[in-house]
Amino acid sequence: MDPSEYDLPFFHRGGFRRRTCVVCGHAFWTLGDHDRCQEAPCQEYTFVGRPIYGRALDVRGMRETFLSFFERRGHSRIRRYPTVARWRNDVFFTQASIYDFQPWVTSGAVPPPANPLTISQPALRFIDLEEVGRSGRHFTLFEMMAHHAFNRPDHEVYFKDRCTELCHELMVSELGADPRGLTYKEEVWEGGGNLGPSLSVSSAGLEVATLVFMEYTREGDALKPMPLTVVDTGYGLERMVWASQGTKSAYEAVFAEQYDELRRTFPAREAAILVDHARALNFLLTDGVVPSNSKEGYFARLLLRRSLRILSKAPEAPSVLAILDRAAREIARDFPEVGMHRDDLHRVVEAEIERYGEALGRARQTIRRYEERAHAGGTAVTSDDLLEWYDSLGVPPEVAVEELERPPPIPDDFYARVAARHENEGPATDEGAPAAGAPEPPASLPRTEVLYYLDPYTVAFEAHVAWTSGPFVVLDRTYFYPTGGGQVTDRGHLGDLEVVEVSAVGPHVLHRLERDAPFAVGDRVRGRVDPVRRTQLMQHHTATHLMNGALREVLGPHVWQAGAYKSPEAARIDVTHYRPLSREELRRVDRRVNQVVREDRPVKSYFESRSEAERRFGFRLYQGGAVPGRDLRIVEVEGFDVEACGGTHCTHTSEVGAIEILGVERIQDGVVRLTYASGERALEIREEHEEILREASRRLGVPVQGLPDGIDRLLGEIEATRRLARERRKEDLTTVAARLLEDPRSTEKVDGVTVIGARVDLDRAELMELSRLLSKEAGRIVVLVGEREGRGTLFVGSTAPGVSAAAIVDAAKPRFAGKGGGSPAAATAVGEPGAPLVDALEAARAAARAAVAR
RNA sequence: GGGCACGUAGAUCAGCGGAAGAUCGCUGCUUUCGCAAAGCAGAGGUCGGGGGUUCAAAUCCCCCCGUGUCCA
Repeated sequence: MDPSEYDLPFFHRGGFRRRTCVVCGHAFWTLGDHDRCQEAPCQEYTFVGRPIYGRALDVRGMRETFLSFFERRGHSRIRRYPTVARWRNDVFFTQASIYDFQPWVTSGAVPPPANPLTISQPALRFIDLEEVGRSGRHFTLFEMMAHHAFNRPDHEVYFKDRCTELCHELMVSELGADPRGLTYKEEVWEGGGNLGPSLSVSSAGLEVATLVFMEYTREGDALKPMPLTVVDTGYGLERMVWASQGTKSAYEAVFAEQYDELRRTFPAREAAILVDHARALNFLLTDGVVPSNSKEGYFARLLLRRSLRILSKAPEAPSVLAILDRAAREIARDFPEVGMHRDDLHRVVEAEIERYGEALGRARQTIRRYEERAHAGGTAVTSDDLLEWYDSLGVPPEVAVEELERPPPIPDDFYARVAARHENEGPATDEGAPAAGAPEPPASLPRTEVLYYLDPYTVAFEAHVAWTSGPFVVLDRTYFYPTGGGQVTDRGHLGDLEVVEVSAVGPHVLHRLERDAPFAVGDRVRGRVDPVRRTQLMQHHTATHLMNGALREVLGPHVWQAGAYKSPEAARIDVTHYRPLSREELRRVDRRVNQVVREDRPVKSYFESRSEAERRFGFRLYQGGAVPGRDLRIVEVEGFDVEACGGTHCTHTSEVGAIEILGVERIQDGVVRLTYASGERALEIREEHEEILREASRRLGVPVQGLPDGIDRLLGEIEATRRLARERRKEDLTTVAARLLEDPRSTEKVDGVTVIGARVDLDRAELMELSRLLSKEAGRIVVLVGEREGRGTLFVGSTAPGVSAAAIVDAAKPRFAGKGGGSPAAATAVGEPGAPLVDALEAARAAARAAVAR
């Protein structure tokens, strides 16, 4: 990055000097006379016992100081976004404040909620998990305080110079830091194809903030200026609190009494992990993460199980629920949504505790058995076994060792070796890239005016062509709803041509026609949306909100939408829940949802300012993930469900007609999917089901009401018939066996051994059964041949001591080009088609006689 | 989303190329006033589903489905 990027007028005005760190070689700006950049590891912490700031602040105090400082300087305060980044498919969690505005705001597709704005955003970084409690400054969840500005060519808010000035003013004037102690180190930030200069702000060895200026797009080696530049700052709330108090580690300063209490029972590291995890879990669970074995849920499980493991070491320690409660009370002072559903959260956690107990119980048993077998086999349990058990059974090595009589040592690098096992795995794919093939209209093109929000029932309209490319058309205004929010595309006609797909590309609505568009820019065209399809989509979308509301009522507030899909044929919703739905729960959901349909409640769709909507409805709004923008589109089913949603909806619940639940499945640990249909489709499906029942009843010859009993009777009959056939066959075979034993041509005695040989044309399984009947007693050799479908089978069974059936088969099989083998007790061979079966029989009998005689 | 493990009798599991097993539970009988217990006898299996290899597959290979677990 060019040094001039960092050469800010503010630095010159303030008398800063540019220096080079003697340790890391980075350039930095300072008023002091350091030769080091003041960042670890170049500089050790010097603030412990000697706070950086003029006054000691706790978390609340520091947050409020920061936010109100920026409010006084023209920034709007924005409430936090959820910690689960449902609106993105490249990450699970909100890892920084700027995540709230990616990709829509940062790309310019949607205006920011306010500009400039300030926020304190809880952020999760699982990459730091191992550092928690060790480094003294890492947290799984921390609050990133920020001031952001989004600059458009026509509207410049502020950029590098003002940003740095504000930061310095905050540190020095507001917080009372020694201006000579601060350094601004030059760095380069890069991410998501964008990059720009950044300054990391440090004091006394601690990096407290980073100021990032997103300015360029990388195209190969060339840098292209972005149309929208972004001020992306990040101030570590916990670090600043720590620096203001100068305590030994950040945990004392941040977690205060709860940390001190746990310190009475646990070593520093474990106490820190417990409080850290409790805070992170409270946010995660509040935001709708249910512990599970994959995706977001796994991280909640990881935190919970780690906590449980630590707690299990100290019987006198409080329960994990008590620790979570304690942390929730603290958090709720500033984030009231946390702790609002205590009982439900307890149920979720208890379900996970129970599952962990079951998993460990099963695993313990497996381990014990494994050790027994190993000892019986003269081997011992190895350290690799411990690794294997952790990986596939989830048994922590300490637990495994407890369980073993002769435990192997736990390798020092245990978890590194676990990581090594996962090294050569396939790449973690992140699909969901924008639809290929669709061209991008020029950015200069005015935003498409969307009319479907004005009136979702209007389907015919006129508009002007704004842009075309092949089969793609952008109009100045449209009633066509593009694929989005899980609602599939509208279809219909533009002029005489069919519209096959509609998609939103940035601020434009792109219509794809069945073939190349015969329109010129400026042409007036008539549009007509397929009304049947649209109606069905609206019904399914509204039905989905009703399902969401009913599921939350019936199952509890931990239910969050984890995905949804609405097509004309059916709709489905995935929700977070920790166990399969019972039939009773399902019945209650069905009844409730249809009750709300019948109640004919108004469904109001309107735009409202974000802050007002959040104040009135809270966080529940973001069922489909965070929605960017200053104003939110609210879809409110009166008194039942409110969501921020961009879809097209009915205006009264009765328009949904009826909701027919088609299926429930567990699509993933912790996520349940319900499929249903509404409106006309519900009726169609109901008719189909009735027809199936009528047809089944006709074929079975019983009335519909009698179907279950009829099927039971039928199954009973099948069972009885099967048993009868089995018995009959056994009887037949017993008769055959008796006849063979009496027949001197087939049965002979040789040295006290009975040798039975015969040709009976049965298949292999039957030959085996017959042989078994003939050789119930010891001292018998049975040689049977049979032919089925042209191929001969030889079966030999032996209960004569020292006589191997396999050897007899081996001796006889060349006689009929047979292939086969077996055990000393039983052996078989199958010959070539047409091979002399009787020769094989005689050869086998001869071999049997010879074997006895020997 | 990926790695690994697992899916066999009602339950818990063994068997890992040659004639489907153990323990508990269940049924009946013996014993007992009755129960528990013990002894004897018995019922109970499409070896998760579908393909393939083989003379032969619960067993080996492939693909699904389900469960658990670890990792992102």
